[in-house]
Amino acid sequence: MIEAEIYKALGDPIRLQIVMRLAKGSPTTIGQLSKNLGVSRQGARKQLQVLVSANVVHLVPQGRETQVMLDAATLQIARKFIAKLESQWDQRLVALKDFVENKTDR
Amino acid sequence: MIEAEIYKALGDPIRLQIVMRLAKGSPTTIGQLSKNLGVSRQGARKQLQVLVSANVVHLVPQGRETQVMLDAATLQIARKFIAKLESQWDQRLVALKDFVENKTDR
DNA sequence: CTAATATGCAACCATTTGGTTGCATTAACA
DNA sequence: TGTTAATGCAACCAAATGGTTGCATATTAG
Repeated sequence: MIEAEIYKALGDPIRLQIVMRLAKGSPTTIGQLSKNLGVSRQGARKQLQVLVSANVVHLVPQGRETQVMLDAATLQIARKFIAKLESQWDQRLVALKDFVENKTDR
Repeated sequence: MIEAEIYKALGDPIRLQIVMRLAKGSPTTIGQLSKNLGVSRQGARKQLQVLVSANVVHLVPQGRETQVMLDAATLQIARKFIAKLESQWDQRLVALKDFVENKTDR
Protein backbone atom coordinates (compact mmCIF):
# COMPACT_ATOMS: atom_id res chain seq x y z
CA MET A 1 0.00 0.00 0.00
CA ILE A 2 2.01 2.94 -1.32
CA GLU A 3 -0.97 5.14 -0.54
CA ALA A 4 -0.51 4.86 3.21
CA GLU A 5 2.83 6.62 3.01
CA ILE A 6 1.34 9.41 0.90
CA TYR A 7 -1.48 10.01 3.37
CA LYS A 8 0.94 9.85 6.23
CA ALA A 9 3.01 12.56 4.58
CA LEU A 10 -0.06 14.74 4.13
CA GLY A 11 -1.26 14.01 7.64
CA ASP A 12 0.51 16.82 9.43
CA PRO A 13 -0.51 20.50 9.60
CA ILE A 14 2.92 21.85 8.70
CA ARG A 15 3.41 19.47 5.81
CA LEU A 16 -0.08 20.11 4.50
CA GLN A 17 0.63 23.81 4.76
CA ILE A 18 3.72 23.37 2.63
CA VAL A 19 1.78 21.46 0.00
CA MET A 20 -0.95 24.08 -0.05
CA ARG A 21 1.56 26.86 -0.53
CA LEU A 22 3.20 25.00 -3.37
CA ALA A 23 -0.13 24.40 -5.09
CA LYS A 24 -1.10 28.03 -4.73
CA GLY A 25 2.09 29.23 -6.28
CA SER A 26 3.99 31.69 -4.12
CA PRO A 27 7.48 30.54 -3.13
CA THR A 28 9.32 27.58 -4.51
CA THR A 29 12.66 27.43 -2.76
CA ILE A 30 13.30 25.54 0.44
CA GLY A 31 14.23 28.71 2.23
CA GLN A 32 11.11 30.60 1.23
CA LEU A 33 8.87 27.64 1.98
CA SER A 34 10.41 27.27 5.43
CA LYS A 35 9.29 30.71 6.53
CA ASN A 36 6.25 31.44 8.69
CA LEU A 37 5.56 27.83 9.54
CA GLY A 38 6.20 28.30 13.23
CA VAL A 39 9.30 26.13 13.28
CA SER A 40 12.96 26.62 12.56
CA ARG A 41 14.40 26.30 9.07
CA GLN A 42 15.87 22.91 9.93
CA GLY A 43 12.58 21.81 11.46
CA ALA A 44 10.72 22.75 8.31
CA ARG A 45 13.35 20.99 6.25
CA LYS A 46 12.76 17.76 8.13
CA GLN A 47 9.07 17.98 7.37
CA LEU A 48 9.84 18.70 3.76
CA GLN A 49 11.96 15.58 3.64
CA VAL A 50 8.96 13.50 4.65
CA LEU A 51 7.10 14.87 1.63
CA VAL A 52 10.09 14.09 -0.57
CA SER A 53 10.28 10.51 0.69
CA ALA A 54 6.61 9.98 -0.09
CA ASN A 55 7.12 11.51 -3.54
CA VAL A 56 4.62 14.23 -2.81
CA VAL A 57 7.22 16.79 -3.81
CA HIS A 58 10.63 16.65 -5.35
CA LEU A 59 13.64 18.89 -5.12
CA VAL A 60 15.52 20.48 -7.97
CA PRO A 61 18.81 22.05 -6.87
CA GLN A 62 19.73 25.16 -8.80
CA GLY A 63 23.01 26.64 -7.74
CA ARG A 64 22.79 27.97 -4.23
CA GLU A 65 19.12 27.26 -3.74
CA THR A 66 16.78 24.38 -4.53
CA GLN A 67 13.36 24.53 -6.07
CA VAL A 68 10.54 22.47 -4.59
CA MET A 69 7.96 21.03 -6.94
CA LEU A 70 4.71 19.24 -6.31
CA ASP A 71 4.37 15.81 -7.89
CA ALA A 72 1.00 15.80 -9.58
CA ALA A 73 1.14 12.06 -10.23
CA THR A 74 1.37 11.31 -6.52
CA LEU A 75 -1.56 13.55 -5.71
CA GLN A 76 -3.52 11.78 -8.40
CA ILE A 77 -2.78 8.38 -6.88
CA ALA A 78 -3.98 9.64 -3.51
CA ARG A 79 -7.16 11.12 -4.91
CA LYS A 80 -8.08 8.16 -7.09
CA PHE A 81 -7.60 5.73 -4.27
CA ILE A 82 -10.10 7.59 -2.12
CA ALA A 83 -12.47 7.84 -5.08
CA LYS A 84 -12.33 4.08 -5.43
CA LEU A 85 -13.10 3.58 -1.76
CA GLU A 86 -16.06 5.89 -2.09
CA SER A 87 -17.53 4.10 -5.09
CA GLN A 88 -17.13 0.70 -3.46
CA TRP A 89 -18.82 1.94 -0.33
CA ASP A 90 -21.63 3.50 -2.33
CA GLN A 91 -22.30 0.21 -4.04
CA ARG A 92 -22.39 -1.48 -0.69
CA LEU A 93 -25.00 0.91 0.61
CA VAL A 94 -27.09 0.42 -2.52
CA ALA A 95 -26.91 -3.35 -2.07
CA LEU A 96 -27.91 -3.01 1.57
CA LYS A 97 -30.81 -0.78 0.67
CA ASP A 98 -32.06 -3.27 -1.91
CA PHE A 99 -31.80 -6.05 0.60
CA VAL A 100 -33.85 -4.20 3.18
CA GLU A 101 -36.50 -3.20 0.65
CA ASN A 102 -36.90 -6.70 -0.72
CA LYS A 103 -37.15 -8.03 2.77
CA THR A 104 -39.95 -5.69 3.78
CA ASP A 105 -41.79 -6.40 0.52
CA ARG A 106 -42.60 -9.93 1.63
CA MET B 1 -6.98 22.08 8.64
CA ILE B 2 -9.33 19.24 9.44
CA GLU B 3 -7.95 17.38 6.45
CA ALA B 4 -4.60 16.76 8.10
CA GLU B 5 -6.21 14.58 10.73
CA ILE B 6 -8.06 12.59 8.09
CA TYR B 7 -4.91 11.92 6.11
CA LYS B 8 -3.07 11.08 9.26
CA ALA B 9 -5.72 8.50 10.09
CA LEU B 10 -5.43 6.98 6.62
CA GLY B 11 -1.65 7.10 6.77
CA ASP B 12 -1.03 3.71 8.35
CA PRO B 13 -1.09 0.32 6.62
CA ILE B 14 -3.31 -1.34 9.22
CA ARG B 15 -5.80 1.50 9.31
CA LEU B 16 -5.90 1.73 5.54
CA GLN B 17 -6.46 -2.02 5.44
CA ILE B 18 -9.43 -1.62 7.76
CA VAL B 19 -10.90 1.11 5.57
CA MET B 20 -10.41 -0.98 2.44
CA ARG B 21 -12.16 -3.95 4.01
CA LEU B 22 -15.06 -1.78 5.04
CA ALA B 23 -15.40 -0.31 1.57
CA LYS B 24 -15.28 -3.74 -0.02
CA GLY B 25 -18.01 -5.03 2.19
CA SER B 26 -16.99 -8.15 4.07
CA PRO B 27 -17.10 -7.81 7.87
CA THR B 28 -18.58 -4.97 9.80
CA THR B 29 -18.13 -5.75 13.46
CA ILE B 30 -15.10 -4.73 15.48
CA GLY B 31 -14.25 -8.33 16.21
CA GLN B 32 -14.38 -9.42 12.59
CA LEU B 33 -12.46 -6.40 11.40
CA SER B 34 -9.74 -7.02 13.96
CA LYS B 35 -8.88 -10.41 12.51
CA ASN B 36 -5.94 -11.08 10.20
CA LEU B 37 -4.37 -7.70 10.62
CA GLY B 38 -1.26 -9.07 12.25
CA VAL B 39 -1.93 -7.48 15.60
CA SER B 40 -3.94 -8.35 18.69
CA ARG B 41 -7.62 -7.52 19.02
CA GLN B 42 -6.80 -4.66 21.38
CA GLY B 43 -4.09 -3.44 19.06
CA ALA B 44 -6.50 -3.35 16.15
CA ARG B 45 -9.04 -1.62 18.33
CA LYS B 46 -6.61 1.19 19.07
CA GLN B 47 -6.08 1.72 15.37
CA LEU B 48 -9.79 1.69 14.80
CA GLN B 49 -10.16 4.39 17.43
CA VAL B 50 -7.85 6.64 15.40
CA LEU B 51 -10.21 6.27 12.46
CA VAL B 52 -13.17 7.04 14.70
CA SER B 53 -11.52 10.18 16.07
CA ALA B 54 -10.89 11.43 12.56
CA ASN B 55 -14.49 10.64 11.61
CA VAL B 56 -13.39 8.25 8.93
CA VAL B 57 -15.59 5.59 10.47
CA HIS B 58 -18.18 5.55 13.17
CA LEU B 59 -19.34 2.87 15.54
CA VAL B 60 -22.88 1.62 16.03
CA PRO B 61 -23.25 -0.65 19.06
CA GLN B 62 -25.82 -3.38 18.59
CA GLY B 63 -26.22 -5.57 21.64
CA ARG B 64 -23.13 -7.59 22.25
CA GLU B 65 -21.28 -6.43 19.17
CA THR B 66 -20.54 -3.16 17.43
CA GLN B 67 -20.96 -2.38 13.75
CA VAL B 68 -18.34 -0.26 12.03
CA MET B 69 -19.39 2.05 9.23
CA LEU B 70 -17.40 4.18 6.81
CA ASP B 71 -18.25 7.87 6.79
CA ALA B 72 -18.64 8.78 3.14
CA ALA B 73 -18.71 12.50 3.90
CA THR B 74 -15.25 12.38 5.42
CA LEU B 75 -13.84 10.49 2.46
CA GLN B 76 -15.37 13.10 0.21
CA ILE B 77 -13.69 15.92 2.10
CA ALA B 78 -10.35 14.17 1.76
CA ARG B 79 -10.78 13.54 -1.95
CA LYS B 80 -12.02 17.01 -2.82
CA PHE B 81 -9.20 18.67 -0.96
CA ILE B 82 -6.65 16.79 -3.03
CA ALA B 83 -8.60 17.56 -6.18
CA LYS B 84 -8.38 21.24 -5.35
CA LEU B 85 -4.64 21.05 -4.82
CA GLU B 86 -4.30 19.33 -8.16
CA SER B 87 -6.27 21.93 -10.06
CA GLN B 88 -4.36 24.80 -8.45
CA TRP B 89 -1.09 23.18 -9.32
CA ASP B 90 -2.21 22.53 -12.88
CA GLN B 91 -3.03 26.19 -13.32
CA ARG B 92 0.36 27.11 -11.99
CA LEU B 93 2.09 24.93 -14.52
CA VAL B 94 0.02 26.41 -17.32
CA ALA B 95 0.96 29.90 -16.18
CA LEU B 96 4.59 28.95 -16.02
CA LYS B 97 4.45 27.46 -19.50
CA ASP B 98 2.88 30.62 -20.91
CA PHE B 99 5.52 32.71 -19.24
CA VAL B 100 8.35 30.69 -20.73
CA GLU B 101 6.80 30.69 -24.18
CA ASN B 102 6.21 34.41 -24.21
CA LYS B 103 9.74 34.98 -23.04
CA THR B 104 11.30 32.92 -25.80
CA ASP B 105 9.08 34.61 -28.37
CA ARG B 106 10.88 37.88 -27.92
C1' DC C 1 38.90 37.72 -2.17
C1' DT C 2 35.55 38.13 1.40
C1' DA C 3 31.22 38.22 3.29
C1' DA C 4 26.65 36.86 3.21
C1' DT C 5 23.15 33.49 1.80
C1' DA C 6 21.08 28.84 1.12
C1' DT C 7 21.53 24.67 2.39
C1' DG C 8 22.99 20.05 4.59
C1' DC C 9 23.88 17.05 8.44
C1' DA C 10 24.21 15.14 13.13
C1' DA C 11 23.29 14.92 17.99
C1' DC C 12 20.07 15.39 21.20
C1' DC C 13 15.45 15.57 23.69
C1' DA C 14 10.38 15.27 24.84
C1' DT C 15 6.21 13.47 23.15
C1' DT C 16 3.44 10.51 20.42
C1' DT C 17 2.58 6.18 18.43
C1' DG C 18 1.92 1.32 17.92
C1' DG C 19 1.87 -2.47 20.17
C1' DT C 20 1.42 -5.66 24.21
C1' DT C 21 -0.78 -8.03 28.46
C1' DG C 22 -4.16 -8.36 32.02
C1' DC C 23 -8.52 -7.68 33.84
C1' DA C 24 -13.47 -5.93 33.98
C1' DT C 25 -18.00 -5.76 31.91
C1' DT C 26 -22.02 -6.76 29.26
C1' DA C 27 -24.98 -9.54 26.32
C1' DA C 28 -26.43 -14.00 24.38
C1' DC C 29 -27.06 -18.92 24.39
C1' DA C 30 -27.58 -23.65 26.35
C1' DT D 1 -28.30 -19.56 35.62
C1' DG D 2 -23.82 -20.13 34.22
C1' DT D 3 -20.69 -19.98 30.59
C1' DT D 4 -19.04 -18.10 26.37
C1' DA D 5 -18.42 -14.34 23.20
C1' DA D 6 -17.69 -9.29 22.14
C1' DT D 7 -16.01 -5.58 23.88
C1' DG D 8 -13.83 -1.83 26.93
C1' DC D 9 -10.11 0.09 29.62
C1' DA D 10 -5.58 0.84 31.79
C1' DA D 11 -0.71 0.17 32.48
C1' DC D 12 3.27 -0.48 30.38
C1' DC D 13 7.14 -0.48 26.79
C1' DA D 14 10.03 0.29 22.60
C1' DA D 15 10.34 2.85 18.54
C1' DA D 16 9.16 6.67 15.70
C1' DT D 17 8.24 11.56 15.31
C1' DG D 18 8.72 16.51 15.69
C1' DG D 19 11.40 19.70 17.15
C1' DT D 20 15.79 22.02 18.68
C1' DT D 21 20.84 23.69 18.47
C1' DG D 22 25.34 23.77 16.52
C1' DC D 23 28.40 23.46 12.91
C1' DA D 24 30.03 22.47 8.07
C1' DT D 25 29.76 23.45 3.12
C1' DA D 26 28.95 25.61 -1.24
C1' DT D 27 27.43 29.36 -4.11
C1' DT D 28 26.63 34.11 -5.10
C1' DA D 29 27.30 39.20 -4.50
C1' DG D 30 30.33 43.26 -3.49
